Amino acid sequence: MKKNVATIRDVAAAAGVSTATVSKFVNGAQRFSPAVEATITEVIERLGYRSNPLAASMITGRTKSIGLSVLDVGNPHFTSIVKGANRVALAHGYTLLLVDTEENPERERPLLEALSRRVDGMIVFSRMREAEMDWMTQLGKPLVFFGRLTRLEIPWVISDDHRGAYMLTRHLVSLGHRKIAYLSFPRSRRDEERLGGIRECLAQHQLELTIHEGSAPTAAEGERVCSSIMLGVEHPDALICYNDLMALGFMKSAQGLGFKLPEDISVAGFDNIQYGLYTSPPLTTVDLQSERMGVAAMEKLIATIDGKAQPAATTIEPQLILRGSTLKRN
Amino acid sequence: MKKNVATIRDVAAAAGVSTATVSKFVNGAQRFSPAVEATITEVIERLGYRSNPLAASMITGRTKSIGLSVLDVGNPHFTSIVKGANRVALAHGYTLLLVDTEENPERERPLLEALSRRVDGMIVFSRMREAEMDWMTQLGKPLVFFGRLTRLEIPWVISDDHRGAYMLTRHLVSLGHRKIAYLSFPRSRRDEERLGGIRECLAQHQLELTIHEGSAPTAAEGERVCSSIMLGVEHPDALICYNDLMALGFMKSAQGLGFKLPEDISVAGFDNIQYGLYTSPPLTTVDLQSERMGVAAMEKLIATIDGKAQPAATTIEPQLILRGSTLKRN
DNA sequence: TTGAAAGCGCTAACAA
DNA sequence: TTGTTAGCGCTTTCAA
Repeated sequence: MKKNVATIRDVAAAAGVSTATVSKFVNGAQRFSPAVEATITEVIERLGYRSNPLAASMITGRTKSIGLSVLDVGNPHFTSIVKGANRVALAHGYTLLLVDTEENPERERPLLEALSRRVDGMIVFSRMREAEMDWMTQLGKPLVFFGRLTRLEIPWVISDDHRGAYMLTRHLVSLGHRKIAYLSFPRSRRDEERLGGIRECLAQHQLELTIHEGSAPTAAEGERVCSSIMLGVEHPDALICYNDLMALGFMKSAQGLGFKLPEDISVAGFDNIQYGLYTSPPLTTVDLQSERMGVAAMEKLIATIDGKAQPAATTIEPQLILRGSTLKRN
Repeated sequence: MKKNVATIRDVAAAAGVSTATVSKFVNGAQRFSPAVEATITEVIERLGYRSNPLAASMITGRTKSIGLSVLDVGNPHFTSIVKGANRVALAHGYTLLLVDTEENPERERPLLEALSRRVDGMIVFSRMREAEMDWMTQLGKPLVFFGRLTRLEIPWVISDDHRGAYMLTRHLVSLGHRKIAYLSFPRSRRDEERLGGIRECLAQHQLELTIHEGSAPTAAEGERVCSSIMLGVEHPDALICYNDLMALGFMKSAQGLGFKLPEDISVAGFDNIQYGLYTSPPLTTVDLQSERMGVAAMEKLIATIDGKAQPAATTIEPQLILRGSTLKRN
C-alpha cells in the first residue's frame, strides 16, 4: 500500500487540458465539449484519480464533516443521538467526527477547540455550565447545543424534561403512589428540569419528595444506591430514576435484596432505552426521543451551515411509556 | 461567530520573524533565542493564533485522524469497540472519524473510499467477503480489519469465536442438555466460526444440532423467531444465539409465550453486552471482549502508522460468563 | 538560530 | 467552453 496518487495536474497533463478544466469537471461546475468530457473521464478512470479533499477544503473552507461531542457513547441515549445525527449527516454528504468526552469536563474544551478547525460545524453535549461556555462562540464555527441556553447565542435542541417528568409523576400519583422518591444525578443540567416537573406535580397533590443523590448516570450506580434507598426505616413506594440505566441497576439490586417488583416498589426512568424492554418487569419510562434529538440537531446545524435561517430553539416532546415496572396501589 | 482567524503570516509579521520560524516554534522543532521565543509566544497569545491543521496536513500528509467503520453503533458490541478504539486514539492525539454503514454493504465502499483521503488509517468492520475486498488495499492507507483474512495483506484482529462457541457448548452439554439449537446469523462471517465450535463439541458427544436462521443480529429478530423455535413439535432444551441481542429478544418472547426460563429452555448468547445482566434470568454469554478488540485494533493501527512492525494477526481470547439463563438438567 | 523560497493539490476569479 | 494565474496556510529544504 503506497503512494503514487495521481494529482489533478497528472490528469490535466494526460488529458491535454488545464487543471482548471479538470477541477470544474470533477466538481460538475459546468458543461463541457463531448471530446473533453470523454478524455477527462477516461484519464481519471485510467489514473484512478480522486480529488484530495484536504486541498479542496483549504480553498473552499468547507470540510464536509461535522463534529459531534457526546458524554459517553456507551450510554444508549447518546448512542441513539449519534445514530440519528449520523443518518442525517450521511444524507447530506457529511462525515461525523466523533468525540467522546467520557463525562470528563476538562477534556471538552481542548478537544472541541482542536475539532473546530477540522469541521464545518459542531454539535455539543456538555456538562459545562453556560457561564463557562463563552469560548465556544469564539470557535468561529456554527454550533448546535443540546440543552437550554439563556445567554449564549447558540441554537439548541432539548427534550421537554420538565413536562416528561410531570407526566410520569402524575401517572404515578394516579396509580395511588404516595411515597415517591427520586434518584437524582445533579451533575446533569437536565436533572433539575426533571426534578422541577416532579415537584410541580407533587406540590399539586400535597405530596412530599425524597431525593437520593446519584453520582453517575449508570446502571452500576443504580445498583449501588439501592440498599440505602430500600433498607431504610421506610422505603418509597415508587422511585423515579434520573435515567433508565440507573433504573435497571436499581431494579436488579432490589430484586437481589428480595423485593418484589413492582409490588413492593414501582420504578421508572428516562430515555426509553431499548433494554428497558427486556427486564422483568419491563421498565416504565419517559421516551425523550433520543434519535430524533440527534436528527433535529444535525438538521438544524446543516441548515445553519447552508445559511438558512433557523429558529434558535427546538423542543422535542417526550412520550410516557407505560410498562410493568409501575403498578397501581390500593 | 466570524472569521478574522490569524494565520502564521500574521504572527510572523507581528513578531518580526519569518513564517518558517513561527512554524518551527509552533511545532517545537528546535530551540530559539529567548527573545524570539518570548515574542512569538506573546504574539500567538495576543492574536489567538492556532495552526490550521488542514494546511499542515496537506504538506505532512498526516491528518491525525483515524477512520473507524462499524456495522451499527447501536449494537453494544460495536459501541464497546468504538469506546476502546476511541480511548487509544485520544491517548495518541488522534481523532475518530466514525462511519456507521448500518449493515448496508453497498454503502461501505464509497464511504470508505471517501474516508481514506481524510485519515491516516482505517479500522474496518465489514460484511463483505474477502474476495470482494481487494479495493481496500488500493486505498493507500494503513488498515486494520476485524475478522480473519487469508489472502489480503491487511492486519486483523479477531476474537476466537470458535473456541468461545466450543466452551459454551461444552458447558451446556455438561449441564445435561441434549437437544441443542443454534439461532444463527449467516450474513456474519463470524457465524460460521461459532457454528464450527458448536459442531465440534457436539460431534464429540454424538449430539445433533438444530439450526434456526436469523436475518438480523437484533433483539427484534430474536423475538420474531421465538415462536417458531418454541412451538414446534419438540422444542430444544438449550438455545445458543448468535449474539446477546437476539438472546434478549428470544427470552422476552419465550416468557411471553408462557415458558419458564431457564427451566424450560436454557439460553445463551455472545458478546457479553451489559444488558444481559439485567434480564431475568440474567444471560449466560461468551464475552468476546469487545472493548479490548477496539483497543487492540487501534493500537495495531497506530503502530503501523508509526512504522513499527506488527504481527499481522491478533486473537483475543473469549471468556465464558455463566449466569442464570442456563440451568442443569436432570 | 533564523530566513528565503518553493511548493502541497486544489479552486476561483478573470481572460480568452 | 477552456485556460491563466494567483493563491489557501502551512512545512521544509537550503542557505545565511
